[in-house]
Amino acid sequence: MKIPGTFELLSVDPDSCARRGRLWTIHGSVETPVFMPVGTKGAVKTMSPAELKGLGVQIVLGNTYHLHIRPGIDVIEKAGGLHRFMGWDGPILTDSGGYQVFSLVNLRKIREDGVEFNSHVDGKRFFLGPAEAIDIQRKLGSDIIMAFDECAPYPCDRDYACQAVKRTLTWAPLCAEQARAEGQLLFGIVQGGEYADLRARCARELVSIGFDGFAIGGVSVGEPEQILVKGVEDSLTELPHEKPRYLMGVGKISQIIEFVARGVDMFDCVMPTRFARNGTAFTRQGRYPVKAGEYRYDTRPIEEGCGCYACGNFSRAYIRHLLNVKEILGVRLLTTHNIYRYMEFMREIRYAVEHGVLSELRSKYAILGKEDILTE
RNA sequence: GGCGGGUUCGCAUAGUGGCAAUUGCGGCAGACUGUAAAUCUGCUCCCUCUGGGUUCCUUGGUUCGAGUCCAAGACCCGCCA
Repeated sequence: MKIPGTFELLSVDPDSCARRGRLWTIHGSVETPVFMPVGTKGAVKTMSPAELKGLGVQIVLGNTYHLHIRPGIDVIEKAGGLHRFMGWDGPILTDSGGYQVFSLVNLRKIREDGVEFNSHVDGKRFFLGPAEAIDIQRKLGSDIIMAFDECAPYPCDRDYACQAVKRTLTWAPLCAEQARAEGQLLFGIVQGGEYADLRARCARELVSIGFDGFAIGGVSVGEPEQILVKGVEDSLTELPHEKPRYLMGVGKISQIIEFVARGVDMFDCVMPTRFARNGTAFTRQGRYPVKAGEYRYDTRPIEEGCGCYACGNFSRAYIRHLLNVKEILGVRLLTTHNIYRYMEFMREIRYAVEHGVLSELRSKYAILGKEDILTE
């Protein structure tokens, strides 16, 4: 067991900026590059912690905004923290609520010192600023705490992006000053929209403040993929090699491998879980809607050759049926498969980086912009 | 045999004489990127589809105009014999 915050760089890919690493937290280490399934309200939807472990999940996300609204931090605190509350003993990363500044546009009002929200549940007004966001995450007992940032929308003019960066940078040191529990890591978040100099300036200032890791935020908010890539690249340039880099909210498998090659260590995204609930399966051959009529009589598994529980025991026809009649098992099985697919993919990536063969793996996957199709 | 009720685009339904015609389900397609999402959007009579053609059990009638009114018939469902 190493000191929380320790980031071991185990190996570097010879043909790219990809790194194979290990990040230590209070609840153990995380092998990177890693994909973190999203468990906004204290659960990765439809999955139990035991099932997540079985799928190879190392670390999950929680959300400050959502957990603050329900059940309320006092409940989780009295339950002994988020880990005990949700029965997950592995690392947890919590988002600060900065994404809700973006997603709940008409339910919030940005101030210079933070954001006033109207709860999407009952409209109740409450304030989230750097101090509040960090304090909530401290009480949650999160292993990796995210700084409170302003995730700006796309499109976003330069002037506005500049202000969002300014606020994010005003809040960042306040987040860093706010008390945390022993061993809790704090990550800063780079904003700046599509503007290279803003990205760079934001990253530089965050680095000078000093954080345990650096996240790239404000991407995958509806922008074209080239802009997403450029925003990430412009941010990465300024980030230190010895600290973990976390690309927030990304994404598609084809995107993940490209960003690993550019030096990103951590990812999270709702895609595998949400798409499963909406009836879409991810496979090596690409994604497809299991709900589609053409699978009515298909006795093959979701993905041939897949080692997950769903593929080992059930057919497309059956899972499609479960989805169509809204049997809970349907979305559970598809979620199982999609998370397994992502975990398997990350294992492949880690192996490739470790053995210096990422470029081979990279060429096997579709180039950016394609739909997660493995060409072989 | 008598009395009453009913028959609308796969199913179920709405429908004051101006209607290609309501809604739900089902079906089909699409969207989904730090989760207001097991959600949302679109299509669902036919065609040579910014237009045209045929529709509301059947036949006939009234009317400028009928899914809607009238008559007869068919079938279905009740209740009474």
